[in-house]
Amino acid sequence: MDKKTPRRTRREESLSKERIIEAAIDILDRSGESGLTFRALSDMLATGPGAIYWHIDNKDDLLTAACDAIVARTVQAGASGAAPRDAIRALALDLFDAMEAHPWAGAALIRAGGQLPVVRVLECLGRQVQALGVPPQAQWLTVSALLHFILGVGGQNAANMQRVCGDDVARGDLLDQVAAAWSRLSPADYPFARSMAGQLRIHDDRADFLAGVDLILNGIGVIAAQA
Amino acid sequence: MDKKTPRRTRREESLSKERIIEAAIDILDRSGESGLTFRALSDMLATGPGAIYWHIDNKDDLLTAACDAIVARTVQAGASGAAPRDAIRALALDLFDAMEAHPWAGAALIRAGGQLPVVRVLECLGRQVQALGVPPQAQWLTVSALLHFILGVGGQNAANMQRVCGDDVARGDLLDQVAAAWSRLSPADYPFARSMAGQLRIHDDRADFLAGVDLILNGIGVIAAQA
DNA sequence: ACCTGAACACCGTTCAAGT
DNA sequence: ACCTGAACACCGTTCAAGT
Repeated sequence: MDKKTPRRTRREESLSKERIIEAAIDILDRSGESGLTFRALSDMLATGPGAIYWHIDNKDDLLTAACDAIVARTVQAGASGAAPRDAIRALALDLFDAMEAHPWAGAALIRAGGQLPVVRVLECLGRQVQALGVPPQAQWLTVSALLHFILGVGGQNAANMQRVCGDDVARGDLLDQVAAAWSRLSPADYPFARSMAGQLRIHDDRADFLAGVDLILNGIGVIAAQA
Repeated sequence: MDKKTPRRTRREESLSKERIIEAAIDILDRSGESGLTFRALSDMLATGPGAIYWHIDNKDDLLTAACDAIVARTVQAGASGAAPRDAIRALALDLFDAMEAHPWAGAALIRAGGQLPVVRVLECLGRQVQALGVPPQAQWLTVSALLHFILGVGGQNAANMQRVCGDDVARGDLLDQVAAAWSRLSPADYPFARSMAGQLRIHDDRADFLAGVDLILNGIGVIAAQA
C-alpha cells in the first residue's frame, strides 16, 4: 500500500459520478483512506479538484458512495435460495471478505449510519430473519444486533489494517506485537488478557467472526423457540 | 456543540500528559472530534502547539489516551460482586452510557485496536465469561463477540452523534429524516427496511443494545450447556 | 528538561473564469 | 451544463531557538 499512482489515464469519456467512484475505490484499495485526496483523485482523472465537486457533494459523500458500490456488489452476488440460517451466515461471510479486500470500507460503513449501504445489508438480513420465524416485535432487535456485530468487526479490522499500512510491519507482526504487549501486562490486574495472548497469535479472524454470528443466531433460536 | 472555547485558563502548574488529556476530553465533549485541534488544545492550555509534542507522540495517541481515561473510569466504577450474567449486562450498559456521554469515544475505541482501553474491557468481560462457566476453548470467542458488538454499537452511535453535531438538526430530527428516507425506498426492493421505518422512529437505543447483549448471552448459554 | 512559535507540507472546499 | 485551477482557511507536525 501507499504506492504512488503512476498512471494518469488520459480522459476519453467525460466525468461522471460512476467514473469518480471507480477511481476513488482504486485509490482507496491501493493507498488506504489517507491516500484518497481530491488532488490525487483529480490527478488520476486528469482534471482539476474543483471538477469533482460538480458530481459529488463532499468527501463523506464520496466515501459513502464508494462503500455503497462495494456493498451492492456483495449482497447482489450472494443472492441465493439457501435456508435462512445458512443465508445469513453466507451473507455475513461475504461481507467479511469484502471488508477484508477493501479495508477502508469497514470504517466507512460504520460512519454511513442509516444510509444506503447499511440499508442494503439491513434489508438482506431482515428478510432472512423473517424467514427464520422470529416474531415481528423481535425482528428489529435481532437484525440490528447482527448488523451491529458485523459492522463492529468490519470497523475493527479496518482499524487494524490501517495500522498495518501506516507502520511498515506485516499483519502477522502486528499480531505478534500486540500479543507480546499483552504478555507484558501486570499478572495481578490482567490475568485474563495475559492468558489470551497465545490464542491471539494463532487465532483465525474469519472463523471467530463466523462463530460470533452463530452465537447471535443461537440466541435468536432461543427467542424464536419462546414464541 | 461546536461552541468556541472562551476560557483560556492561565497556567499555574506545568504541562503534563494528564493535564493535556483532561483538556482534550473537555474539548472533545464540547466540540466533537473535529474540534480537537493542536491549536485549540494549546490555546486552552496557554502554550504553543509544539509543547504538546513533548508529552504526546501524535494525535492518535492523544485520542487513545483520552479514550482510555474514559474507559478506565467506567470499568473501575462498575466493579461489583454481582452474578456473572448481571455483571456483563451492567458493564455493557455502563460502557453504552459512557459512549453516549462522550460520543467521540466510541469511534476512538474502535480505532484503538489491541491497545490499553480495549484490553481493559476485554479483561472485565473475560473474567465474567470465565465465571459463567464457558469452557476455556470457547472463552476467546465469546469475549470477542461481546467486545465486537459493544464497540460496534459505540462506533455507530458516535457516527450518528457526529452527524447531529455537523448539521444543525436535533437527534430526534435525524431519526425522523432517516425514517422518512426509508419510507421512500422502493417497495419492491426494500420491503423489510420500509416496514422498519416506524420502529426506527420510536425505538430505544439503550434497550435495543441491552437486548443485543442478551441475545449473545443466550447464545453463550447454549455453548455453556453443551459443555 | 521543557517550552515557544514560526514554518512546512499538506488538506477539503470555493469560486471567478472559461468552454 | 460542465470544467479549470488558483486561492482560502485550515490542519498535524517539526525544529531552531530560547529558558
